[in-house]
Amino acid sequence: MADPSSPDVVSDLPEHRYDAAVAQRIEGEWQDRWEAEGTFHTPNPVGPLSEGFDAVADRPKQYVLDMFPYPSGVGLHVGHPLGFIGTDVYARYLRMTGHNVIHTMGYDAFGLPAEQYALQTNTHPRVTTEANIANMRRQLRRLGLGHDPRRSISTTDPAYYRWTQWIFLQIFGSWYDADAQRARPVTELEAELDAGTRAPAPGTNPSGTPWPELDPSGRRAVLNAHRLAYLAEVPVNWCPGLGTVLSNEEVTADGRSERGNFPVYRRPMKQWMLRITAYADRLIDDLDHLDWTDAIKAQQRNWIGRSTGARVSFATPAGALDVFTTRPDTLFGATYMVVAPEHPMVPALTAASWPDGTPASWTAGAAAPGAAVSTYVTTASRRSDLDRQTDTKEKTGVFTGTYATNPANGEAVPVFVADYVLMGYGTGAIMAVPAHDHRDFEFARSFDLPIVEVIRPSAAWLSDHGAVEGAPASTWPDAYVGDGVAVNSANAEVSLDGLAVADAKATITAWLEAEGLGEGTVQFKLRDWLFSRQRYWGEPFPIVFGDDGEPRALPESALPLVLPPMEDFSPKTSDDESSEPEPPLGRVTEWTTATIDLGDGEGPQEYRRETNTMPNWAGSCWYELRYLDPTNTATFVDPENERYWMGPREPGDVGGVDLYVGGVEHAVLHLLYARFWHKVLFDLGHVSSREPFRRLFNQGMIQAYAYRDERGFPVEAADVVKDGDRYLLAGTEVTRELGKMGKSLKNAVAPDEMCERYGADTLRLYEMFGGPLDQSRPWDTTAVVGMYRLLQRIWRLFVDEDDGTPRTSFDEPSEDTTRALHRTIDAVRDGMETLRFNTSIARITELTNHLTAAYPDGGVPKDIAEPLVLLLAPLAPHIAEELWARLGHESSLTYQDFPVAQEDLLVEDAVEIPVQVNGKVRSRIIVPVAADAAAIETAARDDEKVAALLADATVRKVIAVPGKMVNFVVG
RNA sequence: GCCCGGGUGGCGGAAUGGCAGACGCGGAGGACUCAAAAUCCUCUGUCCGAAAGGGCGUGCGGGUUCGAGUCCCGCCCCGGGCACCA
Repeated sequence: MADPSSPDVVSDLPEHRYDAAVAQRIEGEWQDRWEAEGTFHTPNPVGPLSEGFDAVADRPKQYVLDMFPYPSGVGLHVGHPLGFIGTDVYARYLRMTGHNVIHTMGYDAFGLPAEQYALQTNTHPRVTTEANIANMRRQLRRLGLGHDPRRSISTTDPAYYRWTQWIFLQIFGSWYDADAQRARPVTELEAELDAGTRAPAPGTNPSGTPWPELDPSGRRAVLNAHRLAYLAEVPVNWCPGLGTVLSNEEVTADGRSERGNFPVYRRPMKQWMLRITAYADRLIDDLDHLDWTDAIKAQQRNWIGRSTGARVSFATPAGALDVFTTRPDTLFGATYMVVAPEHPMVPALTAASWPDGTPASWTAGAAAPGAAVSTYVTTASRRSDLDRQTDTKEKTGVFTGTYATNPANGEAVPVFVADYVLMGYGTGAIMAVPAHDHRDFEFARSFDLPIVEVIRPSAAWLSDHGAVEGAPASTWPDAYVGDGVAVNSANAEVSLDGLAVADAKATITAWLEAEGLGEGTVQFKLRDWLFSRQRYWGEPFPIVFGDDGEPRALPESALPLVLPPMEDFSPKTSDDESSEPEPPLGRVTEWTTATIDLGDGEGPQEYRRETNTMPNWAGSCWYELRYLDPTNTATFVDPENERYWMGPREPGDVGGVDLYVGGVEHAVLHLLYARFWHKVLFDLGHVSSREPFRRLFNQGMIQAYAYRDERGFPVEAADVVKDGDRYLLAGTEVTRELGKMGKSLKNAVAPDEMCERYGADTLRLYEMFGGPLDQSRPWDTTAVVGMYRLLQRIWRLFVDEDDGTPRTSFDEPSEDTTRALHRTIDAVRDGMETLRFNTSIARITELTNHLTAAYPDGGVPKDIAEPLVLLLAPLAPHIAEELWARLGHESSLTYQDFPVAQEDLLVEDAVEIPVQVNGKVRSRIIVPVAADAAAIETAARDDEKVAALLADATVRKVIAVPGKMVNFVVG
């Protein structure tokens, strides 16, 4: 393709044609002017940014937000700004429809990617991060995005992370009051403990010493164990390849790090945890109030994984063995039990010798249970999580030699150790009901255990599975997990027989509770959030440790706790699973200890600093709040500003950002964490909104063709040429595939390149025209020219290409053209409201084509030209501003009223409608729009073609829909 | 296995249950030009036909309806998420 911006091609083109050079000149000029005039400055109700608020106070507000980017070293490719352009078009439309719109952009610059880039380039991350942000700002500015530049933040700025640390201290300073269903300050807990109105929560006071008798250190330990941010020795995801631990959300399904794809190992370590599990119910329940896609809601629900069931206690010689089950109704069918290899009761459950009659297959060939169990447990511990998850075909396990008692029917049931039961979920032990659980069925088959039917399968299931009605469950080909009526489920006190599953669950749970054998419970898959990282480039924790080893909060006056400069900030990575994490900050010896007065009455003391840093997610958990009040030094956001921009609209409303646009990849990471932080801030009274993001929209991904040579290596996509059906690189055929745009597939296209070849407005239109914003689509550089041509045609309607003089007129537009304009206005608005900008662009194209045909020699009336420019403005703002100025307007069109369609002009006098015979279109007739059913039927019968078709047929029925169609049913 | 999306021309995509394929790319032809580029105009789902016209067409099979891309039932395929979660 020819490069229209190259001089030898341009030479004999009309001087004033809209080409890349003209576009870039216009774009630069308008970007400068917007900046100089502060066009996109948005006033706040109060505080430093409140100037000008009175003028817009009566307008409705809108908060339009993008997921802010990582400032990566390679800069943006054209896939990145898809969502940014979408929100910009929408925000510009909202400004033109009378809204006070807040829209800005920040940078999520802490964390692994930034640190890894710094390591690669052997430069301090502060330096690379700032350079990358500057480059990205330049790239985004070039796209003409209407951001309020005063509100931009970077998470790495001490003025920003000062408040990240402050929020952490709020979390550290809180505990979850399960009765009140909300977080409360720990000071209130302490007061209640002192007053004796509350006892320490279970598990928070291991010594068992009553609160009044505890020494200060013991009391501190009890309080610390209640906090929403706490240190705990728990199995964590240790990633030696990155030299840090990771959260569950950062580990992929196959047990590797999401960043870098390094192996991850489960190991107990003492780390910071955030008690997100306290919010599990609310995080699920409040999804109902959010305008998010079902897909994202489903992913969050799935990740939180709420299961309702019962805890049931089985008596064993080693004491009570508790299990969690979602099917307490099948308790009578529990014919054996399984504990996870890591279960703490395994040693106690292991008998001294095999009971008489133990089948050989249960013993793994060992002479005694002790040998069999220890061999099995050792083997299981060596198997990686990956093995245990993928190897689901063959169930393994050994008998412990111990029998438990089924509390429902008093039967002795053998207890097995098997790795298909996971220590990390429920109690790490299960009651096995082989007749009604696929896994238990499989295990029972392997070990020849009894399979007892306690739910009667449906007849359909029996016949589908070739099972005979009334035959024993042991002859079934598989477990029956469906609904049905309970059978074989009665003892002297309770009978489930005849009850449906739901009723049986309720009945047996009530009985278990009455007998003290169990209780109804809710179980979650969600674990607490592992919050510390052994990396340099993150927020330092505002925490110090005293001699007792218990953490203490730094006073607010010590914030920000600035990240100390380091020459060598590299993490200690390893490929050794047994290596120990070593936070880089631990090497800054002059920083790790400090004498501080914590304001707790102890006076200045020497303390040891926490040397871990926060994960990169910390900064993104609250940035939407900081945009509201970015320069406030007294608080993280003034409550009045928060209430104005994000507060509930009516009682019961959850509040939040009006539109949040970003990629689907954050479904369970950022979006879950940010909701959690927001809810803590809500509980503590710092924000009025219960949820951060009222409406979420996931933009699609721009994919790109990638090409590989015969060895399978990607080749520079830009150098490949098409030859018929083949793709050639320097004459050699290469294969084509569609993939993610990026460096690794050598198929990235930079927005700068598109701006140079066509201008930013063309790029914006092309990105918006490809399809609905939520759809992924391939990038096709050759198709960009379509939008370029559109802008050239529009330009030509206004500007003489040869001498640059205006071409519009003051003529009265024809009725035809006026109607076309109003139909366009109506359709463009619809596309804007529904974020289907592709249809808006199509309608603008149609109007342009109409005007080109109607006014071939120029002279488009101003009454048409002006609305056309305004319709185009949100999509292609630079050319629209330029044409608006050339039409004689002095100020920016940013706050001009968006055109409104006149209803009466949308209705045509006459319409062409199809006439069908038996549902097939046979003719078309033109009828007055107001014609009733009888009139259009008559008109249809008068049509020649229709009359011929009806001539020798019997009309059985006529459907005539005024303004739509006529259908004759003949037969 | 379970849970979400999604299947419409060569491609991206349009269509409140009422004219399938708007708009754009690509392709074919033409105008302008010494020539080309750029620009503009015409055509472009598919099959039969010289044409007029007609048949067939929204992943597959049924159904509801005067009428289905759209609603219902059962499948197939593609993409994403979760996955021995009791």
